[in-house]
Amino acid sequence: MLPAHGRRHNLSLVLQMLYSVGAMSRADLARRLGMSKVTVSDLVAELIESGHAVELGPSDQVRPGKPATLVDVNRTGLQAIGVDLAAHEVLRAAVLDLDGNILARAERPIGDDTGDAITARVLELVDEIVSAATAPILGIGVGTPGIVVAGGVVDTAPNLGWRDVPLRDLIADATGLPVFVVNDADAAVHADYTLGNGGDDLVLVKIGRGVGCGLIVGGQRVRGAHFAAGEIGHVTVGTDGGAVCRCGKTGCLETWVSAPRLEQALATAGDDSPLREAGERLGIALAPVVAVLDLAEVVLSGPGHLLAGPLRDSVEQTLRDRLLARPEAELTVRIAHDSDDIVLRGAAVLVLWDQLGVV
Amino acid sequence: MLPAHGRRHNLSLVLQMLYSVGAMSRADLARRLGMSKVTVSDLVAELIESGHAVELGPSDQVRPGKPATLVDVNRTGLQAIGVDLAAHEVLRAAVLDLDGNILARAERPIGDDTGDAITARVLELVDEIVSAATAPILGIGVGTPGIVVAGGVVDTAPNLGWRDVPLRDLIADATGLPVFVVNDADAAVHADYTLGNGGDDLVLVKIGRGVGCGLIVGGQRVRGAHFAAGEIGHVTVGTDGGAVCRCGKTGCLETWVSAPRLEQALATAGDDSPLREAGERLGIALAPVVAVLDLAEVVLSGPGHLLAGPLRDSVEQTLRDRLLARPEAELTVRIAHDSDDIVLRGAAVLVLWDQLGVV
DNA sequence: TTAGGAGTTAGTAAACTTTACTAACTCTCG
DNA sequence: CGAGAGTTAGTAAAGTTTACTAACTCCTAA
Repeated sequence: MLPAHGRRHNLSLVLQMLYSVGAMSRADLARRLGMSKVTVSDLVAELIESGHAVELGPSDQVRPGKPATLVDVNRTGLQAIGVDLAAHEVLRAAVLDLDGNILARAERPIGDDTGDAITARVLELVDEIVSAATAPILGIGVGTPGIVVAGGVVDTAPNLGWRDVPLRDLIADATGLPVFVVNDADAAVHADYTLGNGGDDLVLVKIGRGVGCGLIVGGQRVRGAHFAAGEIGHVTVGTDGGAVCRCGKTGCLETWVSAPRLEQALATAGDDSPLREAGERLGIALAPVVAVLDLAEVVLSGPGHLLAGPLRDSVEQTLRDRLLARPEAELTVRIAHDSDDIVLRGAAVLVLWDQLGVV
Repeated sequence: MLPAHGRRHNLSLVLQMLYSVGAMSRADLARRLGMSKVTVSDLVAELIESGHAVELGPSDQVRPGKPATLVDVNRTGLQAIGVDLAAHEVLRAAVLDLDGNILARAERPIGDDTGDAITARVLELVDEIVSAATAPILGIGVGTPGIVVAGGVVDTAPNLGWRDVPLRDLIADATGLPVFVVNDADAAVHADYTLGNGGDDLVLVKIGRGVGCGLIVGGQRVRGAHFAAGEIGHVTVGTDGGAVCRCGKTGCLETWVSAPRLEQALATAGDDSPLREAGERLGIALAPVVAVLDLAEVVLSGPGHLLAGPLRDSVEQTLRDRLLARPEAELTVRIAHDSDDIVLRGAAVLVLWDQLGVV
């Protein structure tokens, strides 16, 4: 690696510190980062020049000596675009600030569209939301259903009728902005990890038309050998059979745990037993994963009325039953915050990570 | 990070390149690493001075220009110690060269020892094997059963009667050498990954008195939130009951898949159905893990007469049955090479990684 | 008025680069 | 067969970049 690589690393350390802790003086930064005041002053100067950081004026803190000048990430002067292609019935996009706050929204109905028609609709949506930005845009993050391989190509997304779509390049060519494309569950887990205070070892299960998950292991997102990490919907659960799945197999997780299937089962059952059974099946499927990875948190994302309550409780109880109890290794099962916008936020977070240097 | 960090990184890049590709000239190193010839020459000089690299004399290659001088990692001039505390009935240690070849061995029987007596026996063993080295020792790697937390402390190892044993410091104090302590399955997966040409996404299941596994995900070893990644033995498998386990639960993986249990079942059954059933149960347990992590390889390590054949075939078939078929995402189920020495080699590999800078 | 902290300037050390050179070889031709 | 041309490896010197320490000015509370 070159000295320039070290420099870039240090620039991103400054941004990470400001992003996570908040505004502080150069001297404070130097102390926290273990660098000299001169070095930090120089790094901050470069970040101010590039527009990634701003001075906020003197500190309110009263103590001896020259008043400190606070600097921060340019929270309001930079924006990111998040795009969610996995929502129910619509394509969604938003302008977000660096804190993940949504400043503007745009939508396009999916209707009966598929394939190229969807692609055209996505580009219209992106054009509209880019126009709505009120500050320089760092980049565009996209959360899509299906499998995304290297180079931002959507390998397969059956729900959108996509095969081998070079989505990153299509959007980058149309906008001239940096573009990052990931699976929607991966976007969601990034949002939880960064904005939802998730720990370094967590799995987020996202329940929509199907069921998928995003994984953070040792503070890193898991991509998988074929970019297909998180594809849990078609794993056979348990050893006592189950319904026939649309994929042709029997007893897939998705036959218990997906939004359409749960709504239908609830309507038919008249009580909440489908939720408890779904939670049990999800717990059975997740137990080896939690054990092998030694995860600390299981996060559920999706319609709150389905996930909160009996389903969540059942996941927790089933994991407790099927794993060896270790008091010092407490496992948390919780509902994600703000599931409706979690993919938008997560897509935007990926932009921040890449453009501000948290990669 | 400081310029010195970059320097250290570059020194380890040179060693990694030599280690993986083999001897080459400074000019060749410069081309492959994208550095200037002057920089590489300087880095190599430092490595030669420290004894980590050696010049091998002129290249045999005939072509115009000044003859190249080949340099390589000091493969025969440096050694590492590997220690295996997870073998059946014995504590084992070896001197290995940088290629993982075993040059000398030592053993101590466990007998009825437990707790502090075992600790004393380990220190005797280490003393003996250190004396057997014929070149400077880079360090000592130890693969132990149980859970190893930060700082090389064995948190729990019931089979050895250990609780909260500061094994790394005990051995380091006794020898004055750098010491690295990991779980035996983690050591095994490192050996497979580095010496066994394993890919970046693999799980190694190690079957001995119990059953545990080591994981490489995205080229990185998985440690877990509580340093307990890989503890798969006490996960409940399936939904149709099973034997009562020594932990008190029912249907734990270990009740099907452990060496003692398999030997006993084979003696009773008179045919190989216990192997096939064990393989099926292991496949059931691993299916969600393989799917969620998108693994490319499942490696089985342990007694060959148990693992090769019906058990392996059953693991493969069960995974095929319970996962969605994706032709482009071929999963390999294979038997590890040299299971008897895999922990010794893996422990030594950790030394190489840490001391020669592959961390 | 003093002490101590924030921030800046000047100069230096380390780690890289580029430029230019020498050393050592192969190939070609008279 | 020997001299000269051409090529590559490796090194010396000079330059650049990125960090540091030393020394200073500025500022304010006590």
